[in-house]
Amino acid sequence: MTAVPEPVLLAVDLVILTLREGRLNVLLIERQEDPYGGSWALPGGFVGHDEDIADAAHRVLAEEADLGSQAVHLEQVQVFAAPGRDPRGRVVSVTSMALGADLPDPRRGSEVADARWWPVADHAGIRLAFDHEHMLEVAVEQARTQLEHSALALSFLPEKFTISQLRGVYESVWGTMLDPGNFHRKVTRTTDFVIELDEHAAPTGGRPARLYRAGDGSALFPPLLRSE
Amino acid sequence: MTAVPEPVLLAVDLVILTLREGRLNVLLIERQEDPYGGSWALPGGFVGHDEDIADAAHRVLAEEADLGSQAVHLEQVQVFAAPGRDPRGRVVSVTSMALGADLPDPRRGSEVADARWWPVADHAGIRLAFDHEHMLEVAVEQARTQLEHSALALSFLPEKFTISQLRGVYESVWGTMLDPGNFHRKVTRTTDFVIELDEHAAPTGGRPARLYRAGDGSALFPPLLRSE
DNA sequence: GCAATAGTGTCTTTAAGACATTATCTT
DNA sequence: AAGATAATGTCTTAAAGACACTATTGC
Repeated sequence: MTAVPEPVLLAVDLVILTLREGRLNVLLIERQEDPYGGSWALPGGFVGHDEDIADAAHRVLAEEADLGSQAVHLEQVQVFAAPGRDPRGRVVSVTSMALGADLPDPRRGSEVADARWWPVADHAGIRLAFDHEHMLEVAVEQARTQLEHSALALSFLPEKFTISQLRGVYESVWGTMLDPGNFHRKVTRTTDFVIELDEHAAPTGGRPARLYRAGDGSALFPPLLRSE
Repeated sequence: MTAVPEPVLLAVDLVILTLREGRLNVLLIERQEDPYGGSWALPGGFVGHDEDIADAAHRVLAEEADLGSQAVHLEQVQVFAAPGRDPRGRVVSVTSMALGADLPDPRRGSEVADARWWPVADHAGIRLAFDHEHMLEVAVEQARTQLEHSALALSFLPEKFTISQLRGVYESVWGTMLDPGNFHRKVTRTTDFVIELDEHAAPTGGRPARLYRAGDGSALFPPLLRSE
């Protein structure tokens, strides 16, 4: 009863997330060729010879999203392998998420009709190609959960940041407002999450905020629960 | 610069976990054929035509671990796709974990020299084929983390269970001892985690324990943190 | 009775959340 | 001074952890 090994094509599809004007955005491309020509989709590509998943993801970042030189945090989300998910044949996709600070507007890549950032909240109306809507949903939910238990939020910020900026990450990704005072206390008391610097950011209409950098911890204790 | 799509063989490798005599055990098979003939490995197999990942995983459960009829909880862990991870060529593996209550001893499956349960704690000494040691490590860590935030522990238990049995799951998987009284209070106050029944288990040398069944909740609030 | 396990209560400490207060900047 | 944002303090409530105590069985 052993299954005959059937060769499949292996792809990576990327949920590239960044914050723009205080809102969580995802990078989508407009497909030029069929299947789904003219539809919006996640950037993706096939995994090439001698490439690991991360290698292929970085290549797709450069080729389709023009983000080759940007620092991004890359993380596997889930494999989508349902037979029939791609009309061209058996294509199995490893969905990964790529998070970065203030990522720039993409230039049009090769094989791509258009590429732009879309606010994730607005996205409800847009239909995506293949099973990419499901991928986006799973990836965003994974990001929301990881914010509670890991230092993932720092991937959305530059090397030096203020507590307000960090709070902005949580508010944007979770879609909720948090109490500034309580958030400040929680974050600075969580062990190894952020490290205080002897610098301050330029004031933005009030008292200048102290700058922090990432601490050593990747798991947060106590966690920052999404309940306030 | 687009990569040429290179067909790969897609496999599933299973980290099958159960509790035996209060210890977390993993099912390993002894490989009969090369590569790694004679070595212990995770049960696995290729994903066949028209099979999704879960379909293939269930088939492997039946064929290699003789667990076709057992109720198991199946969950993706991670994709391993490093070039060269399999000497036979490009094989990409989706590691999944399968959790079940009191799984029976496996009979020898086809293509398998031997199959048996190994305590995860003892496993330090055993060398596994391919990158299966890494897979096991990642899967067990995922299980440990999920116990904190989800109702995953119930997958290790039969439909009706006592709070002591549930505590045994946490103790076995985490490898720590928990205070019986505090654990009882925490679990019964976590919303929608367990539901009290009007039945009691047969006494095991003390006051008979009330039986519970799984509640509707999949996420635990508040979570059961691994800190005691 | 005793031993064993189940379950509850009490106390202390920690952390969350609501909200007031102080600090430091720009205009 | 007014307005804005940053940061700290205070108070209440919830939950964790240590540990004593009660409850219900078998022997």
